[in-house]
Amino acid sequence: MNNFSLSDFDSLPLSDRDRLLFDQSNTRLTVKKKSKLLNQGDVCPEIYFLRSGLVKLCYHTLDGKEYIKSFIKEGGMFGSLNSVLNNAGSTFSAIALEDSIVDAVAYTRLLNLLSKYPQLHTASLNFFQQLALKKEMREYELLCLSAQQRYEKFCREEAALMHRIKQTDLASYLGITPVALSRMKNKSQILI
Amino acid sequence: MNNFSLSDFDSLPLSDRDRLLFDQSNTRLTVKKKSKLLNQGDVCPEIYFLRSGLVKLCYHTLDGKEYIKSFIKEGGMFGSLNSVLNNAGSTFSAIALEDSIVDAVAYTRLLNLLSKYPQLHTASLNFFQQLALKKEMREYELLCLSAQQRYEKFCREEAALMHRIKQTDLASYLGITPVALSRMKNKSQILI
DNA sequence: GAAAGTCATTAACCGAGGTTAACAAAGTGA
DNA sequence: TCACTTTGTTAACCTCGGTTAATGACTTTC
Repeated sequence: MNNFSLSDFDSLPLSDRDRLLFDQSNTRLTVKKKSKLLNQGDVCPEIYFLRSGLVKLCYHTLDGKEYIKSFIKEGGMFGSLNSVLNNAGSTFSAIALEDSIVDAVAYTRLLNLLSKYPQLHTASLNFFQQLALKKEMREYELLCLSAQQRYEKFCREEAALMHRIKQTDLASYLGITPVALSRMKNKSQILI
Repeated sequence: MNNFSLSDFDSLPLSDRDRLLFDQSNTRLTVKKKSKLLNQGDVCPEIYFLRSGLVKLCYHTLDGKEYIKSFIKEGGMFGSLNSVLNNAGSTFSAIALEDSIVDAVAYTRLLNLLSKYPQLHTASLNFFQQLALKKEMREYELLCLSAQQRYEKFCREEAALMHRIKQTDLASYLGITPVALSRMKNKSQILI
């Protein structure tokens, strides 16, 4: 997720005019912890680049449950594929878990640049490839691993995130309840 | 998955030399039901276009269990992202569920064409976008829906596939055991 | 610093799905 | 055709995780 960012654009030899347009079309937002950046159901044609902070992307079901798709750390980016590609409502919400700074860029703006600067093609192709790869990994975990195994994997691979995330949110990411996670931690070898 | 195929190449104004190269680098395989097209763990730098038949993509775990990632119908394509992008072993196997005809093309061949024919860039970008979108949908199902709900969704959306797929394979796709699926069918309103 | 909210833990109970096994039905092959 | 394998069904039992609720430790907020 981190190998395509605004810095790809920063390093581009844009014309002065394009540079100006791009910088202008770039909105920097400062958001408070708990505030919503993106609301499930809304059409949101923007791509967000997270400068600092932490954001969760989550589904909300009719019966009020929340399932976390993924966590976005500083340096990461996100946006609603369904909005951007199909002009439809976002399938998920984005909520800040910490006070955060994000840059929002309209996807059409990116597309404009894409058509003008062929160098970007590789970057965007690369981005979607990596996105597909990442999603494939998540699919694998959800399909093949037990909750316990997913927990242990997360502890290993995202150790740095552990202390920034509420147990409730971790449980929701793993697809279990906070109660189940609490029970599991006791039985597990890997603690905290 | 079906909006990018060899026909994208067929309709391209390739030079005679490129056309020849492309057609030559294109291997048509006829495979028997149950045979393996792609072996989990092997590095496989090819993309497969399924002309006819049915293929399952599946993970095999150490304890001998099989989990089905997805089914590929005629017209669909598949390949190991992990091989093609990272030059690493495939995370899954591909096994024919029916006698099938597939065309195999080396990914490097596609990349060559990509660099020569900018029109293909849009097609390949589009392909990876749709792949990401499809994976996102599957992620949603696995994270948010119960086995019962996934079963009913599959019945609705893939009705045509139902009679071509063994119940064991469907169960494996849903992430449950055949026994559980058999039980579920009884309680469910939607039969067969 | 008291009141109100938020989180993690624990216990009791329940249900969905896993496991094993036995059996029936349907393919498959010499 | 007759054995053999592969599939689907059903039952008995068990485990994991969901649900609810009570409790205590924290933060916030005024």
